[in-house]
Amino acid sequence: MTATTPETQPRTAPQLPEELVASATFLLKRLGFAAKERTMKAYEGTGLHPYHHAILLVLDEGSAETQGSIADALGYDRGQLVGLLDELEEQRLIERRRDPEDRRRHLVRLTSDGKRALKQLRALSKEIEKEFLAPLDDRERASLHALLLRLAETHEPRCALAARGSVGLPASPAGTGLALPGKNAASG
Amino acid sequence: MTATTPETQPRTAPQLPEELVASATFLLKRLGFAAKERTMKAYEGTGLHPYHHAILLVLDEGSAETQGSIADALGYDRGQLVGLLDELEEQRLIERRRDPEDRRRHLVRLTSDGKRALKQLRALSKEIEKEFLAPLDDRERASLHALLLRLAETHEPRCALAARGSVGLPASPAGTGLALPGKNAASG
DNA sequence: CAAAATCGTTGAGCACCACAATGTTATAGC
DNA sequence: GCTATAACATTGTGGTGCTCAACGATTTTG
Repeated sequence: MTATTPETQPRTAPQLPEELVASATFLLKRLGFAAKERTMKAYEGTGLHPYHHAILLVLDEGSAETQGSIADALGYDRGQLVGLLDELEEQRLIERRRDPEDRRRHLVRLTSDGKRALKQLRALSKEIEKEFLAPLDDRERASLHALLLRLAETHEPRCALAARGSVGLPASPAGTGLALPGKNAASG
Repeated sequence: MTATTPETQPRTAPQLPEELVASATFLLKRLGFAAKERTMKAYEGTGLHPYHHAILLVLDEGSAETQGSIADALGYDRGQLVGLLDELEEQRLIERRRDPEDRRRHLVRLTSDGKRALKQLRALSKEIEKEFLAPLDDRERASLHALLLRLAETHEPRCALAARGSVGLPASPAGTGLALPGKNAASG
């Protein structure tokens, strides 16, 4: 550099070491971070965080209704969840009330405002996904998703589709691509 | 659900909403985080952070020698880099000395201890990569890497291989798979 | 009826990262 | 040659996000 800088140095755009770029794990980390950043920026205008979106999705799916089950489903800390639900409640997107059958619990429900908000968030996250995957064509996107899912089944057991209905099967909905529902890119 | 919980509830393993699992962006975020966690845990025993590994790689590659260029190459904050270099210097893995041609700068160099350490770190990260990608066969790993690289070229410009030698070209080194050098999974 | 466990809540602590000073040295303008 | 401006490494500070340990209320267990 000081005196011996050869011509192969694109002084304009510094580059990562080849070994890092050659590592899928490294790319995964960097891209995960980039996706998170991009998503958060996109959510800014909504007054909501991707976390909020994920919570609304769980509620809409009806797979969890108590705070504990929501936290477990998403892998959130229960203490963290409290604040998130507070914010959702402030905006009247959810309702909390005591479970009459077990008065320690809170039953959480989506309000009609919440359902409306969810519809918008779905559109937003669909756009984000579309933009983020723009460099890939439909076929490649399906391929990428399938590969990531395989990894996720191992490293993020919550993704395991053992008892699932019929999502992301071997023969993925590749062709359709953007025709799918709302594909979120929400919570980290 | 309080009373009407159907049998489709795998009360044992809470699951993420389908829409999230169906999103490649979401999986990317989760897997990126999982990879980071896994990597950090693996590095614990070394007394070094993946960040340190990335720095050593840059130095070994010889593409950057001043602190500013190192920071730029990796996308680190310069303030953050100072502490990392301090730690590397404590362990005698690098040397810092003033640039005689520009006494504002520090020239950073790998010591022989640093090269030895780097060799070990390469082996470690190779193992991590192998373990993390275990669910995929060689062909799938190559495919995944190629797809991630395509995304990275857009969302992490530092990965762009415009002026590179011959790494991960369109016709990726797929078949070889594990035959590649040391593939790091280091810094986030 | 007492002890232990569960649930939601609160608060403290910690790591991380971006950002703005500071002191030193080099470059540009006159 | 002298002054003003910019670049470099360093230090310090603030905000953010997350983990973890109490706590009160309630249920379950023995």
